[in-house]
Amino acid sequence: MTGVSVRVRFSPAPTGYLHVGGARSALFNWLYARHTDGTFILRIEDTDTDRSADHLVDAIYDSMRWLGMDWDEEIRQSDRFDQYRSFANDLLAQGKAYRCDCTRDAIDARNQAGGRKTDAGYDGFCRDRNVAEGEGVVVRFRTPDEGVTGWDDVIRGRVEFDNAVLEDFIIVRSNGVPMFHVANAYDDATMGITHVIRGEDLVNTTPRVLLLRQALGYPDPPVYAHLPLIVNEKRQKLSKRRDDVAVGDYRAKGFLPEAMRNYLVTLGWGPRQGDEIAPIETFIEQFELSDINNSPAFFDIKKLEHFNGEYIRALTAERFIQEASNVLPSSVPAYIFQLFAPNVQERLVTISANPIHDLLGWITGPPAEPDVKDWKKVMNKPNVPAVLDLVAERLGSVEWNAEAIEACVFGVGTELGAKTQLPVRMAVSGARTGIPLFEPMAQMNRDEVIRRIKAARSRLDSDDDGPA
RNA sequence: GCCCCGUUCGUCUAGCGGCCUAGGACGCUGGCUUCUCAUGCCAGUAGCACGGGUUCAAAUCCCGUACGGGGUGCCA
Repeated sequence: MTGVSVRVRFSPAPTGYLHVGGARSALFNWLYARHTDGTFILRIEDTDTDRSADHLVDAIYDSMRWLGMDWDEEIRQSDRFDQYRSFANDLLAQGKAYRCDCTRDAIDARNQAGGRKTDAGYDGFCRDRNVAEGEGVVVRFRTPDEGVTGWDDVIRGRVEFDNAVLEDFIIVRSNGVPMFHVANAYDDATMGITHVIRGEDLVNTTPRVLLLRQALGYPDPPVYAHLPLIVNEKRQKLSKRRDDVAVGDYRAKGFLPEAMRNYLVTLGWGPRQGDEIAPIETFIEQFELSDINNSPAFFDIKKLEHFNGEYIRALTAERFIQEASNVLPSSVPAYIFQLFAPNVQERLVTISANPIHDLLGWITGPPAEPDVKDWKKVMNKPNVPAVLDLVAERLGSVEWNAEAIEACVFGVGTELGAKTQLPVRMAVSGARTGIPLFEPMAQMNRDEVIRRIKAARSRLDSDDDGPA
């Protein structure tokens, strides 16, 4: 920050779709880069060749773009295996690393025999054995036996590990592919990364990277900022298996990217003053790493929905129609949707087919099958049969427009001293709630409206318990 | 087990030693507006995990306890 331009990176492993935790990490890196006029780099960490897949890289691109996060540079670690290998060979040549042919079973057995826990980690058995290259042989980094490795975390303060508890970890797999630590240390150093902003689940790997970096000859580490985790209702780290967290899923469910992005910003960080729903430019301006808090945040879908509703209502009419048109249910003709779009826009939590169908499907399609409780609540009133009878009759001769229909329905109400809008709504739409009634009614065929009212009326006669 | 981290309303957060009888937001409850619902507006609800210090003064600093989480792979 002092003169040197900020360079940050988001480094996803393409072993699954981008999930909200990753998206939040990406977002904080992006915000910081934009805040400082720095460089935001996308680094695909695909050193695990068995689990990485190209289509998953594409999915990450998609989700990043959808959320409006543009990157300035990109590298893919699988393109740099040679560099990592030569780095590892240097360490080997300098005696800072060594080959090891121990199997997991052999290590466990020695730990057990030595009175240590079986999961105590590697015991350094091969340090001086001069193991030759061969089948099943890995390269391990020789960690110091004494001293501490630590750093000043922007979010967490001083974090230190005793080197004695750090085992000699593997830096090159037996198949010759370097481990992510190596790539991580090498890339951060050679790419001139100034700030590492990532999830707290990575703190334990930091001392390894720091040690590797020193061995590489890059003594000045970047600034680390370990983000609090995003957790589920059980306060556990969000998991791709257990929790529904893929960014693409939220997109498919009808969440707006602006809403998602805005909500993600509030997880672990908040504007010191001002509204928590604000244009991203506001957040870019205010964002500081030191303001990120350090306790886990629950991913609250209810609050996300609220944000989404706010963003939907803030959409221009044109954009709302455009977004919704992509998901219109077959029960809703485009002209009906266009006519009532403002009424729909105000009522949606997500832009998706089902709620739109519920709001508009009955106008050109059949009415909904009423909810029993709602039906009783509205229809089991003394005056309802009379109301329905009279409205059905009067509607036969009224001028067919919204104003006249409204006057007719309320006129009957005044005459009979009863509420008329709700029973008519129930009869015509099949629901107790919905958009204003009379405009849609005017769009319908007069005979159909009357037929529905009469049907409801006879339903009242045939059973006292309402709809089956 | 070992290592690391965390703990402000149910939830997300503000708070950086006095402005805190702890502020905002979501949720929930009630009211107003209204052709129902929704929107909008108003009001209410509820929190500094616990125990010791330090200080004239602590939600804020230190120590401990409890509880929670993360890591502990030839995954990242």
